[in-house]
Amino acid sequence: MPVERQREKTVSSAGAPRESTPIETLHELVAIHLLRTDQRYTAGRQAVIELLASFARPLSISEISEAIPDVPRSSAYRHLSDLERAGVVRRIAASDEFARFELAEDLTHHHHHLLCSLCGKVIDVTPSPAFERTVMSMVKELAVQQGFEPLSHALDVIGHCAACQTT
Amino acid sequence: MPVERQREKTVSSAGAPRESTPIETLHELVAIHLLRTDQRYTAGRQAVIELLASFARPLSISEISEAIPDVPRSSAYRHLSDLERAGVVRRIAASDEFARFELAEDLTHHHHHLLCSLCGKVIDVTPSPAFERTVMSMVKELAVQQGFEPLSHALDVIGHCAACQTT
DNA sequence: GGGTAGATTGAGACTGAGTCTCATTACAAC
DNA sequence: GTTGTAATGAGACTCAGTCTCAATCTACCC
Repeated sequence: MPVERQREKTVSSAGAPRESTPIETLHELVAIHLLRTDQRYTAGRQAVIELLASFARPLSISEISEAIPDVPRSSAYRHLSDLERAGVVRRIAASDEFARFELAEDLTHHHHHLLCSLCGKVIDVTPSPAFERTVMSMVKELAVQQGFEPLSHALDVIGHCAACQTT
Repeated sequence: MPVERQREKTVSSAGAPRESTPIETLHELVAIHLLRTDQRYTAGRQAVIELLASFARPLSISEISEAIPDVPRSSAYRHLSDLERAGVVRRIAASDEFARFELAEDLTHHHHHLLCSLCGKVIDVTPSPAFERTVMSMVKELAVQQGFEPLSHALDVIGHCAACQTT
């Protein structure tokens, strides 16, 4: 019996608009970050940022390409890596084979991810400050033992999303 | 000024032998897991398991291929995905573009990862039971709000390893 | 305005991790 | 031994992601 490996590419919507940072402020912040690394905040980059800001979850490159088809794929990749270098975009490796991108936590808020191992969906969740304090102190303790300098952390919960539980 | 993207493939050693499970017991456990999914525990699969068991960190496919060159790459991939399906191997997406593989926690012990954002090295760290209890209860709380069924979790600490701090 | 240097872009070739196919081999059961 | 199924090796293939290069834009200076 051949095993069908999961190759689902479509990520079900659940993309509620983010309300946290107003878009003008966001653009200003990004521009500042780019300036620091001697980069301009061009139309293509703005389009990428605006798209990422409008979704409350990380987007894959296919979703980005579909949403802004006038930005070529190679440019989209370049924008994303430039923006990542400037510290305004974060690349996350999900449970499937596709990289996903989201605004850096500096521009939004610190959060973690729920990864559905069946459909590949990624859901953002915000931890309580108390939880974060605990995590950060423990992370520090773990890291220091290995001479490791911790800069950030990511807590991913793997499981089944609501939609996949019903099917 | 062109930006040199990090394309380091070599992962510095730090592969201390694991002492936890004796290799015979390990093989028996793996065999049982495979039997459950109607698979045999053949020589190629044993070689992969033995290799993963002998390192205290996740291995990339290149490392696996180099270590057991008589197992073709396509077979190695197949073994790994068969073993993953049987629940004895876990695939982890590191901070770089390369998937890495390690024995599932059922066969070793629950642990988390320190990911070096400079060289891509992955270090295993074992959390204290108290820490894990806290994490698990919070994970459950976060997940349940979204109707998400948590099965496991992964805490990755991103930062700079000892070696990269000195260079 | 024109000139210049450097950043940015689009198009498309290229790379390589990972997958798939298919003929062959190994093994279990009868 | 035969038969059916699982496992394997070789290599073609796919496609996410990268790289190159010529063209274009922009800031800045004269």
